[in-house]
Amino acid sequence: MPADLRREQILQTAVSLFSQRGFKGTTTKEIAKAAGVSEAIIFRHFANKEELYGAILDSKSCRDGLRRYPWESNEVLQDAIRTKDDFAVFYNLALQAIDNHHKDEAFMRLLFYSALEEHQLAERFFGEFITQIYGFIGEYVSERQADGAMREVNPRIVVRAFLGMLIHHSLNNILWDKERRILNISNEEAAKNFAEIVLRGVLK
Amino acid sequence: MPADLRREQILQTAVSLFSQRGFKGTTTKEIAKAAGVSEAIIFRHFANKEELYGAILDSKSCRDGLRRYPWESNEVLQDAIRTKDDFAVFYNLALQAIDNHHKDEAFMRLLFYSALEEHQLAERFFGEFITQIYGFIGEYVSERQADGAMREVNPRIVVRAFLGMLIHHSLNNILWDKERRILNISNEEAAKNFAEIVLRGVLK
DNA sequence: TCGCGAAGTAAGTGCTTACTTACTTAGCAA
DNA sequence: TTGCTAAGTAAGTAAGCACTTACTTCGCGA
Repeated sequence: MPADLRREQILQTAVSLFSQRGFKGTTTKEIAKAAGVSEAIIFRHFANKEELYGAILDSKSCRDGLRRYPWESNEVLQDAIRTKDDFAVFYNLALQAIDNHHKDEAFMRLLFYSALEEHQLAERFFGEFITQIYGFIGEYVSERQADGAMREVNPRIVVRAFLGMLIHHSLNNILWDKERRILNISNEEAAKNFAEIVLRGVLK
Repeated sequence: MPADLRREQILQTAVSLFSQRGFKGTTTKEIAKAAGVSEAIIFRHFANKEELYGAILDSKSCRDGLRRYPWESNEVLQDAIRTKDDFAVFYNLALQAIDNHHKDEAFMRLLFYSALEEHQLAERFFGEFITQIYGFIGEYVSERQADGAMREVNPRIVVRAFLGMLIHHSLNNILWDKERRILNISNEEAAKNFAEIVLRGVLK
């Protein structure tokens, strides 16, 4: 197998294992076995375990997750923003977020592990991505306040409340309530209800 | 030092270290050093590292956290429930939760670590404590819907939205935004705003 | 004063870990 | 065919890990 493909394959394997057991909990031996190679070739591609962990950040799949914001390449959402259809804006933001979390459980777990371990991975993600999200949604809320459509609340509190619902819901599904015993609803239903609650919460 | 005190001291030290670095990331040597004793005495008090981790659940400080529900020993809250003062109910629930999270950062981190590691600690906490919370707040919402005060939404979705705001806010403060760069508000302000948003979100 | 149990330790033990070395194989241009 | 390079491995090594052993110290009732 050519070097670049093998490198990518090891990275994917590492993401999967690190997300299940954390950095310290995953051994290079396990990664090698799961990737179907000897341990030595891992160290041919990455100087050490730490570098392997760090390389996840720069891997293609992860860059996509970091770079692509919810409002890009989503015409329904962009339309909703242009026409100031508040419900459509919040519904589509919510649905896209919950869908993504659902699709990328491994990446979510990885982010949480790295946040607890205070690793660069989490710091960069929240420094780049989350800050942008607060800026963007906060901006929309400000605009609607200026329009007189929404009451005067600190827009960032609105964003925190909204993201809180979404992320906490996904976290429940991924970590604590995998069997959906406490709450078993579709992503669409969740998005609709969260959008409704936050909107009624801030609309005049 | 007498055995029971030493045991408790080792436990406290372990909570602190496990919460910082996780189970796998903390060595018994480190715990011993932090507790100011030799490694051997840890194993006199606990059969192995796993048992030490498990014993945290049964430790006094943790039992308190598990057993004491927010509506117990909070007369203001009980009054609010009796008089159906919706804002006071949600405000006091929110404030108490955020205050507790703030006070017990180590325990919060420990819970997240153990949730990711799929340890009994997290399973028991969510099985016992969180289920009760959903039952209790959900019950209140149902009651207010029957009164005709709140609109018909799945009460558990309301609870999820509300808890989501609270837990996500605390998580932000503990993990990602320690310097409060994105949002810097007092616990009272947070509780007030979250209570307002969720209430306007569900009141008729 | 003695002896005994509880509290403590220094110095291991064997296993696992991240990482290395010295070697083999496969493909392919000259 | 030859020889070179990239892809791969088996078998290490030193350090670190959870956990043990064999021993010391201390307080206290008889």
